[in-house]
Amino acid sequence: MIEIKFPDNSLRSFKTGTTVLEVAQSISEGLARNILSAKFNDHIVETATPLLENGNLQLFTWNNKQGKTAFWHSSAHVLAQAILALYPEAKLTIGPPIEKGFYYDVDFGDHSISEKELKDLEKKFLEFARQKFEFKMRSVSKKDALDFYKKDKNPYKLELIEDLEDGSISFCDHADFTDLCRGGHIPNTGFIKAVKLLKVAGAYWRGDEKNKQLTRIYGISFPKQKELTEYIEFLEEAKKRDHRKLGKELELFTFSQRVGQGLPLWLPKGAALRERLEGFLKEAQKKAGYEQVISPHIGNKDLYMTSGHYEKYGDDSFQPIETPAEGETFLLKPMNCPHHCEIYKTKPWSYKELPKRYAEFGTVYRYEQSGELHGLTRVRGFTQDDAHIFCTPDQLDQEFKDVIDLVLYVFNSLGFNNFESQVSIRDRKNPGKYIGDVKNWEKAEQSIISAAKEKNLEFKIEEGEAAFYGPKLDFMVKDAIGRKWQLGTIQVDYNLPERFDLIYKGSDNLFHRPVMIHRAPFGSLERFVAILLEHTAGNLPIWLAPTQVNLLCVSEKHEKYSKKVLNYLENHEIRAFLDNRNETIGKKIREAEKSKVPFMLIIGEKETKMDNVSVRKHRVGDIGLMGAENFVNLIKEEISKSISKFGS
RNA sequence: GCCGAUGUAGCUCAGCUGGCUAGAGCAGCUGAUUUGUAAUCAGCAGGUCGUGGGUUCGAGUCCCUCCAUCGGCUCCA
Repeated sequence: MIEIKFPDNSLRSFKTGTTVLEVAQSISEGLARNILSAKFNDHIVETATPLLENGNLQLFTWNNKQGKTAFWHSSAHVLAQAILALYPEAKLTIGPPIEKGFYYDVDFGDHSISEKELKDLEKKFLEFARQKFEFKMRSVSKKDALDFYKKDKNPYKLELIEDLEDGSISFCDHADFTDLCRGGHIPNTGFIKAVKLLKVAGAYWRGDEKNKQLTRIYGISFPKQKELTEYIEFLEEAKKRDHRKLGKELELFTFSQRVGQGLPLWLPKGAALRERLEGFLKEAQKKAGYEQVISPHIGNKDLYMTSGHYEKYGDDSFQPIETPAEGETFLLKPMNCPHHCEIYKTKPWSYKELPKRYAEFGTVYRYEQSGELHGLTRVRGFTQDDAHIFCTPDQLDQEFKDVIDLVLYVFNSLGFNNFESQVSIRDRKNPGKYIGDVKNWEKAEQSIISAAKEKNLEFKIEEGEAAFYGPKLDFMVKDAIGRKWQLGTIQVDYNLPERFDLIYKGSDNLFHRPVMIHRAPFGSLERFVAILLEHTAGNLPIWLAPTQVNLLCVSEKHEKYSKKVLNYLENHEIRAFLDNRNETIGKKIREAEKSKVPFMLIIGEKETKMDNVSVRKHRVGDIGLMGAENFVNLIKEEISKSISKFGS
């Protein structure tokens, strides 16, 4: 007999060799029908795995993350089976489950798969799935494993097996299909009732662009057809929230081929939105002791030689700007920090004057690879809400924590509650990627981790994600379809103060090196606006809305009174617009709703006579008749509710 | 940059296997209408079919080049 402990801490005995599925059956038939995978003593096991010792057992269904992982992992096997059935010459490589679905990377040789062929693969997939093939794991020796794939002439699997330890290698069989596999499957293929192969993409073998490019087929599968339908609907809905679509519809920004790829043009409404965001942050920064500075868009090459940016970015950036003077070279600035270092250097500083906090909405230019460009989230010219804090080593912890507060204030004010934070540290195995000495890196990494802990952030640590000059704390937010984007960032830097020979006079009357913090709560205005649009589906908080009130007059006769109301609103600093076109009231309402204006005032015969306005709220409808004064109070309250003040 | 897809009027899209002067709705302009909570009616105008080249009697449609856009290229049996 063995003792099995369940997550609720209950303990039950079973006969040695009882399978996971039998354990589930002993709990309930329903559970047994739905169980997909399990974890036994911290190892993922199959439902058919016999339990041979005492231990902790967790059962997973579709409702658990682990259940989905097993489901999609198994789906990747079926996809591979379907691929080989239709393309016997294809060489399989890897096929893992991902956050939403799974993929398989395949070498199709000279054949290139088009998206049309995915339909045939889907058909084959379902044909196999319906046959309820069981997934069976078996251990193989390294030699047998190698022989199997030598016969198969698959260099990729051979490479994978070469890196594995003999004794730890296993295969998974279902039907007549075999794959190198670590395990973690659903009981049989019959659980997969619906599949959609979403797209084909190129992906390099082992993620290295020096390697051969493989064809990656992405898919997602579900235990019920209905869930697939819902997923496809979700994707359709998400398309409506796409900031590129909303930007066009709401006339916020555009792109022009003639201006160039990745170079956004801000339209009047978009520019006004940006200004409002800038004003909001400037106000908070002023309270937090920042000073605004302004620096030019280009800088002498020497500046970037000193900072180290030239060395790092030289080839991958916009190419140098030559002048008529012999040997004089400028660069478009890829970052604001070197300029701010020079601002710091204009005069000698005493420790009593630190920290200095220089802020600038600084526009920078980076030559991103053309395939990387994406709406406003990845562009070649963008404006950072940048600031650099120069402080003494003693002040670093407090300054860093204050910056975290500022970033959290920005995120909370704009409703980004589902952000992830990430501490990015250097890749210890690849020191050549970074500038500066190891001791300083150690110090900086420790400061960040302790500050994040003290601020109770739930963060994860990512090795190798640091900036080349220092480690950082990043705040990531997802877009409408779940892609993660880095917004806010805070970085500790001991290197630039060194390179620029920045100093201050300490209380000991000796010169010391300040520490620098780079920080940008928005990250960039472009990306921030993009994510804000996707989060709000274009229904911006009222303090940011380009137009807050549309006045809609029913006919020409009411224009005079409407203008009086408009004037009244404008005197109260409300952004109002009068729609006095010769159109029906129905049409004016429809258009105001479509352009997502928070409030509409309908002004006709009744209102003119009674000196009132009829208020209609966006997405809500008619909320009644009131005097203009009452309306101003109402909207002012809504506006002040929609924004919070820093430090209060 | 690489893989795959897409590119027709300001916007959203139709145009079958190549065949008469390339269509529609919305937006625009003109006129009528003076309107009550998500589209009033009529008329007009608007396109070198992304670019350059090729195949063909004939190309929006087929082939190649370039440009731009979209989805991937991080998730490692």
